[in-house]
Amino acid sequence: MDNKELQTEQKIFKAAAEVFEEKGLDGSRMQQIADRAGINKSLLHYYYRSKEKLFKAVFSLVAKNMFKKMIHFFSDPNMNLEEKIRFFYREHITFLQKNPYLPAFLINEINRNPDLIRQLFESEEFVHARNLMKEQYARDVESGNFLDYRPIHLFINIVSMSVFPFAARGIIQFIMNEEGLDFNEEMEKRKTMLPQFVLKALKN
Amino acid sequence: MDNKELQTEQKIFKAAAEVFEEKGLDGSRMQQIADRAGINKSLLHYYYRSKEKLFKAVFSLVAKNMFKKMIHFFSDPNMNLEEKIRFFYREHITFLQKNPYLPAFLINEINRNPDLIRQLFESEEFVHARNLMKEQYARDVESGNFLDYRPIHLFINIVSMSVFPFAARGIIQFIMNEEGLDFNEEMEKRKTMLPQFVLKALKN
DNA sequence: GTCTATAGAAGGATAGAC
DNA sequence: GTCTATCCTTCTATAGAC
Repeated sequence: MDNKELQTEQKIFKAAAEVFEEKGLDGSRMQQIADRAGINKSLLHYYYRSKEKLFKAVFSLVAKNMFKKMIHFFSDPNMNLEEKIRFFYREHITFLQKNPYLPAFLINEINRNPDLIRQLFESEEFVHARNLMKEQYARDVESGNFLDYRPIHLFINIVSMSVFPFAARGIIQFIMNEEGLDFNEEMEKRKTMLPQFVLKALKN
Repeated sequence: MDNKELQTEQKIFKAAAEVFEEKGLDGSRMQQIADRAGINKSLLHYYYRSKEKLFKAVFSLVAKNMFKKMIHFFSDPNMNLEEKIRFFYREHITFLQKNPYLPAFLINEINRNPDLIRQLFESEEFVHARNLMKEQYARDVESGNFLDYRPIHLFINIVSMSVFPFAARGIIQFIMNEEGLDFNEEMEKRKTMLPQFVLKALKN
């Protein structure tokens, strides 16, 4: 496990992540990953044994990165829901701007192989964050601050509006270009527009 | 072009649509399509020449079906925006319940091959419907009925919340099952909840 | 129009030299 | 640890019989 080994293994991992995210499991070729890593095809097998194992290594790390951020500040007891919503959109859209292929990649691979999701969502942290959010929302409904849309639906609504335009980027970008709009600029605007939209819908 | 030919061609088309929607272009196999159609593999080539041609035939029809419905009543001059929003969610979610694989399929294939979208969105009808909606929204903003979120963002928000849970069904369904909820039941609820949510956000 | 058989290419994986 | 060469399987596509 000297320096060289780590370096090569990481080069492979990085190249694989890029290719898999862009082309998906089925559309990716070991040759292309090797090319992008600047090494030989058989080295992929030396380090990861098979395409499937390489894919799973990439998937689980990449997916964890995606959800880790969300969970972290959702669990923060010092922010109220309104602050969390503002914070979420700002942080999450910034993350998506840096990782534009991630949403479509995760959505797809999980749809095709539902087993992939289990390892992710069965963590303590995740269950904890979820329960905390549900309680917090219930209190705001109880006190009459917020309308009751049910936690699961509020969650879907909030996440949909930030993730969907990235997941369906091909379609959204095309429509925007026809209108003379720039995709990234518009996503920038959504960081402040979406909290307004959601909070207007929520407030009693 | 007798009856038998039409029948076989249609059987192939239907089988191809099912397989492509479920597995995507890269994940689909000509053998599997032939099996599902109950015919021989070489007949696929007899009718459609190549996998690519078969795919494009399926894609363009299936995609048109998806957008045709939307365009149709968006262009209706006898409904106000509020009615259109209610109508849209009821009709569109019903359509998605019958075609659960469609959103992820379209999103993906267009992301991978942006050329696919051009043929779709360059129709007269589409441009017409879009302009009509923009004018209608502008009038409602002008008269002080609705807040101004910009047409493109309002459009994205509305569509996101109905399409996303179907596109990301693998993830959403998993979370719902953990909560003891049934996916289809919850989508049923969204037909009435989403208009409420959006109109609450919109109304001045 | 439909089938069987097979060509031809490509991809994943392994053997073996260095 | 990294490379070249190659095996084996799978997939698209075509030839040719009926």
